[in-house]
Amino acid sequence: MKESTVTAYDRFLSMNGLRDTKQRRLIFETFMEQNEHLTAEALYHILQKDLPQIGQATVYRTLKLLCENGFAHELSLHSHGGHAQSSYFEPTLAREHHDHLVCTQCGRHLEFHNEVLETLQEKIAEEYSFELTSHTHVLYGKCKNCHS
Amino acid sequence: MKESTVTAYDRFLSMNGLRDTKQRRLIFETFMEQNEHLTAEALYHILQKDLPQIGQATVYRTLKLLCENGFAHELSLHSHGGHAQSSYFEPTLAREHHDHLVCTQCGRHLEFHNEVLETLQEKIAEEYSFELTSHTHVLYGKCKNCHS
DNA sequence: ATAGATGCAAATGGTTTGCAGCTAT
DNA sequence: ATAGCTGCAAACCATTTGCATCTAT
Repeated sequence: MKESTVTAYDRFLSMNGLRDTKQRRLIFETFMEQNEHLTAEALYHILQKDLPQIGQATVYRTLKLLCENGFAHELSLHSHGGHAQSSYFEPTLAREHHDHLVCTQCGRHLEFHNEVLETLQEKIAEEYSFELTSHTHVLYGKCKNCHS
Repeated sequence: MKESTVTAYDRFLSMNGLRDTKQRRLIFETFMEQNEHLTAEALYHILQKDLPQIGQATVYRTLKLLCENGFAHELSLHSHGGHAQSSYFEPTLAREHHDHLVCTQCGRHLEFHNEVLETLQEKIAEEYSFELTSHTHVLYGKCKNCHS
């Protein structure tokens, strides 16, 4: 049974002694109900529908706080060799852990999860005496539709 | 037996009908003899010792060409949650394929390689009908020295 | 001769920051 | 009352690009 969003928000605030503001609450709630990872800018546009005067800086600041407190993950899914692109963010609560497949042609994103792989990573970290906190694993290639 | 650097350079040129210039040659040779991944700026500083008037743009342009032709890999090793950081580049020839462990505290980078993991990735890609071309796999955590 | 390469400086674009005013406590 | 937040605009910084000049072919 997942923790209710209200409780999670309270926990988020109290973890850092943050104040409860309408911007912060709206960002938290809106972000947490996303099923797909999204960019800070995409989130900003969604938020504007509810609170037109909200600022991008507030969105970035809040996302950063969410990441630092384990409520969000930041992803770099840009195909290397391309130009700078924005990070994606995804809520960690209410979502199983997963990694990504990215099509370098059409940009499509798929998620995958593999337990063997997860275990293997832990073994590798252990081998190097690393205390593993997170990982980035992205497979690049051409998706079904793009390789003729 | 590895291909000699001269031959590789010629191949690099002819693959794209590029001209042989002293900047291009110097960048290619200097980059190819690096054992560690490095940033475009770090490479630029090394190059300046041999060719003080070389421009950053030329370094970036050449690295991009190297990436597009499989002579270099671009890596994003920045610990998420931090600010924008530069990409790292590493030569692909004369180096075995490997992935990275990054210490989020001291920034130390270690390399690892695991065959089971490589095979597993191919299986996953196949499962999703992806034609795999590359991957990014970075494990973040605290290294031996940093976790008390 | 001429298409391509270079270096410079300016532009880009995602993200961060300084600051003056606003608001939760 | 006051420390924390917000929105704005300016600053940042890695990377890219336009352009006039130079150079390999």
